[in-house]
Amino acid sequence: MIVLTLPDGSTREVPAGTLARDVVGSIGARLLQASYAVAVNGEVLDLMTPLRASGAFVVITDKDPRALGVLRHSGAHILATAVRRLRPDAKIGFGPAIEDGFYYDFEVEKPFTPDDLAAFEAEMKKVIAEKYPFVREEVTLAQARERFVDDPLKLERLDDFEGSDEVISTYTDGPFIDLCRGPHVPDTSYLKHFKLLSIAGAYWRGDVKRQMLQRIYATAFLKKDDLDAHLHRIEESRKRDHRVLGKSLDLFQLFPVAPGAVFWTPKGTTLYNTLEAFVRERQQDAFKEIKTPLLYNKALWEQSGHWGKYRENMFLVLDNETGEHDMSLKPMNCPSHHLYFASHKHSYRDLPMRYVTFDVLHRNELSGALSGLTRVRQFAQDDCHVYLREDQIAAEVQFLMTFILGYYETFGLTARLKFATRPEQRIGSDELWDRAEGALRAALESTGREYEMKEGDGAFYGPKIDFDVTDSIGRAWQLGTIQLDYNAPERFDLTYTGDDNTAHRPVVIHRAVSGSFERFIAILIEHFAGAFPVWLSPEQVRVIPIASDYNEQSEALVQRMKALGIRATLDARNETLNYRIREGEVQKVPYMCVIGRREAEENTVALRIRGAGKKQDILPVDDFLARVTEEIRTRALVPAAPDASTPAETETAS
RNA sequence: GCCACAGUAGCUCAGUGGUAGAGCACCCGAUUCGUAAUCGGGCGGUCAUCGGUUCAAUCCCGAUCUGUGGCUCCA
Repeated sequence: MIVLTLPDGSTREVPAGTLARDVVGSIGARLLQASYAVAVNGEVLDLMTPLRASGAFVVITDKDPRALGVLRHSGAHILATAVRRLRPDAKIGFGPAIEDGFYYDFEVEKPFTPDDLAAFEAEMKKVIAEKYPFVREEVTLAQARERFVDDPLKLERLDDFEGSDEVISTYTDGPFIDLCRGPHVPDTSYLKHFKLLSIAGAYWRGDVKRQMLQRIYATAFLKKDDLDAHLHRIEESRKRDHRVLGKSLDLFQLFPVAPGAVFWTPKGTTLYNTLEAFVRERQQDAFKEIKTPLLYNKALWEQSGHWGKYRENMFLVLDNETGEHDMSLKPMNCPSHHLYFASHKHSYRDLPMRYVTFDVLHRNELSGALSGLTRVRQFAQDDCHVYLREDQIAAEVQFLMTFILGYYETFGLTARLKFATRPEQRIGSDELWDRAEGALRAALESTGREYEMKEGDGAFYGPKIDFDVTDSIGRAWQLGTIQLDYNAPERFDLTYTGDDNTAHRPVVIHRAVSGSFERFIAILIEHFAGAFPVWLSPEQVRVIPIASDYNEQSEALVQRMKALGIRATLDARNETLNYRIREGEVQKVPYMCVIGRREAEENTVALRIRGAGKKQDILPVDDFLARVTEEIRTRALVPAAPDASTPAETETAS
């Protein structure tokens, strides 16, 4: 007999070998209907599993977040079942549940087409209707090899089990059998709300040197509403895609003759400069900005270690005199800063020394990796290197973290911290890494903030703290970073003079806040759906005279705003008021001032706030100017981004 | 770089083996308007580039470039 303890503390005593579903059924028939799996001592098991151990027993219903993972994994098998029926030649790879759904990888002679996708989805519905049970079997390695004799990818996977005592299990649903650890839902009919999303290429086992498989992405949910909401979310993020908004709001362009390099329009340049000015303002006291060369001899990269580890990502430049590609555009600012620090003597009293640089960087990214503003070949960072004594690390990390988090807060972005440790590809001794990781971790702990671990994800020269920022629709982006570096000081022979009048080795911290301006702007565009707070808006106020009689007053108002530093424009075109209002809304101008007879006579403005519709405030010009000036000065998050359901969002921007 | 898909006017897109069309934008004219598209007229394209098949190619085929979804990588 075994004893199962339910969440309410009650216990059930059943013979060993009783099926999980019978235990669930004995608790309640309705409960059995609503259950997807069970968990015994935290391990998720099929309902068909014979129970052999006593312990905590939890029924996994749709209230349990683990139910969705089980369902999606079963969905992957159902997908493979359908694909195998229509394309018997397809060899199966892996098919896991992922964050938003599931995928399955296939090796096929002829790649799948979008038409295939529709056919597979239809076939899946048949498999679901047939209500095949998922049957688990435990087999020996030899038996498994027998069963998957026609599936080379599975055979390769089975090789990993050689000499291991791990249990090998297979799952069968109707005609399809897969090598799988499980667990699964009881039968195929459990999958009700799903959608196949896309076809993509994926290397077998993620290895560039291996063959390309065809991956089918799909999503599935327990409830129809959840699926609909998810599909709606996909649609929403498509609408706020920075590449789409960048075009309709006229912020930037990309030309085929300059792949991966951004052409900023006047409005985009204003946005960019406003951001940069903000960073400069925040850094004016404790940091020293320097401008440094873009092109360097390879000697610098040999010293920094980039020539060996990073050269394939660098744009090499031909030196006509030597006939060699022994010059390179800089892919990062670090060596420039080290060069400068090393060029003169420093006292321990002057540390920490913080250099910042906004120079243009070039990285030769794979052509297929380029995407809008988020992945480019030419970009700029708000890059900072801090040179400090080892005893200053904790205080400096706290200082930088406060700086970075305060910056994000201005935009209404929240950040999660990740601590990343030594990667496989690295320079420096293990002793040095032990010291660096220990010091950075201690500094991080001293802030009292929560953080996650990212083992093996550090920079090749040191461990780091990454700042993952969550935007307004819940997507995470890695932006800022604090990286501790004991290697560069050695390589560049950096020193400072201590109070004992001898040379000491400083430590270097690499810090970026925005990541890159390009990518940060992409995130801001999507975060605000193009409706920037007034301080960031390229155009802050648009003045619209109702008729040409009021052009003069309107022009005077614009001039007055410009004198106050407000980015104001006049729209006195010979178009209807409705037309011009609509255009201002589509362009997401935060404030529109309508000037007619009443306003001209009373020296007021009829203020239309972006996204607020017909509702308008009539207020004295002076009050309006004071309000806008104050909002800009405080970088207030106003006016709020309009709800995505406003007409401006559903109509095509002109 | 690899796999798949795409490229038609400034933008969004339709279309055909017999050298192209809409809406918006832009220009001109009328209209002087009270909060999301006034009306009329006009301008505008080597159908991404190069090559092939064909009597004939924007359309079929191939290569190249660029973009998109992924893989890999990463700010």
